[in-house]
Amino acid sequence: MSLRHALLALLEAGPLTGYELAKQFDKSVDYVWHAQHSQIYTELRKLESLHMVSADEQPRGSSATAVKRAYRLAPDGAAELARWVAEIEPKVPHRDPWHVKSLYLEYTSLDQARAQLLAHRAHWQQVRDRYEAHAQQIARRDTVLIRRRLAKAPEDAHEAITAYKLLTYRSLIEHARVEVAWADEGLGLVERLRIAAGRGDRPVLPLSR
Amino acid sequence: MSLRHALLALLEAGPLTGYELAKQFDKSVDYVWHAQHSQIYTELRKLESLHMVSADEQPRGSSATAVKRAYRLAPDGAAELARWVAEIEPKVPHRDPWHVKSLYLEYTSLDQARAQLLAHRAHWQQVRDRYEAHAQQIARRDTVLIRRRLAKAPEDAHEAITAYKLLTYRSLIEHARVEVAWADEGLGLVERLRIAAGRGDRPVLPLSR
DNA sequence: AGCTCCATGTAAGTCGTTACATGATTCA
DNA sequence: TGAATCATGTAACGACTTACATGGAGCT
Repeated sequence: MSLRHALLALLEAGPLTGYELAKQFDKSVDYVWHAQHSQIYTELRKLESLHMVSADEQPRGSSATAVKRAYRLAPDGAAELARWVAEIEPKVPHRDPWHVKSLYLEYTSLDQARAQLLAHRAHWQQVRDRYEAHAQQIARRDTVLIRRRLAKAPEDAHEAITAYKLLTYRSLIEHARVEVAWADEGLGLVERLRIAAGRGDRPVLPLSR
Repeated sequence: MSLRHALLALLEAGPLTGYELAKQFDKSVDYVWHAQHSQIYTELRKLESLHMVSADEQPRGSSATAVKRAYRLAPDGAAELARWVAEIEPKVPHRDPWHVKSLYLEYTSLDQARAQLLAHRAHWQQVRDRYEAHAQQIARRDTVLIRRRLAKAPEDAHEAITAYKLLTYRSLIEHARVEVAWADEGLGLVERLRIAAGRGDRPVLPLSR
């Protein structure tokens, strides 16, 4: 249900068409909850049928056939958003394909394990940069969404609105930092194993027998 | 496909019945990839139909009706396992319901935000303890699975087998540690906001208007 | 004339969840 | 006799993915 509540939260900042919403989504929530545009459109229709958002069909261009739909948060949606933020949800079980693989790297060669760790490191380095750039945008209050939120919120809420977002991104940045440091630790391990083994081109524990 | 490969990796340590496998799963892989027993049984049947595992039906107890099925890794499964460990998979997009909520804590009261963070802290503290206990078991080479693996593996692979698992658990432990520290940071933020606001029982940014 | 962006979806399929269903064995 | 554990599933549903489909608008 995270997608649902993310959409409600985005619309709380003001009405948006499906497409605009999807684009704002990609530049904000997508960092913590990825979704395809096709899924966003589907969920918006569902939210509409539940009366949590209302849609306003608008003509698009000059032709009479093409339309776009502007969505706005409905009272039921606002109530659901408030309920959800207050609710303490059970934590979702950990589930990470990489961690299951790193558990069993002995089934491949040290060379390949090293390649895995280098890819891991590069990925998180990149992710960290993106998080950091976005966090700075928020700190500068320099995104469309943040500006809209602050414009319609009372002055005394501005600090909390940005602080919670920055807090969240600090968590993500820290997580990315830890992944990079951990990859380095893993690379160190592989090098030690390589010295002990003398070579690194064969599976440490061969599977075909 | 992580469940699939985790099951193959478990069976590589030796044959197991579905039930035994599910129990070993809960005590090992489940830390990084949760699955229900019902799903494990289903996946084992699928793996059998793909010839990646073979099943040996055994009578159970004295009656003729009750049976259990012992699974073992088949050559196709071993090949698939080797292929998967070497493969560098695209990283899955980040997706965490808590992070989407922490982005929008302004829609609830400071009291409730504090309760959320306390629950978060308690959860990760507990998770960290479990990870640490398990990591120590592995370091002592004191689990059924590790003993089986080491027993059938050549001596020169023992170090890598345990080291990769410990490396993985260090990542998990570090992650849990970071979550706890971050919750404390969040609690500090909430206290500062409370001092500024004077009270904490009302939504910082009310949604009903 | 063709490319990029705007704009909205459908369809099929996979993975996972939740709840249910059934029956045997072991031990207090 | 009843509880815990052993043992194996099915059914319905929900969330998400991948691929496909369609067409307008604006610019070069």
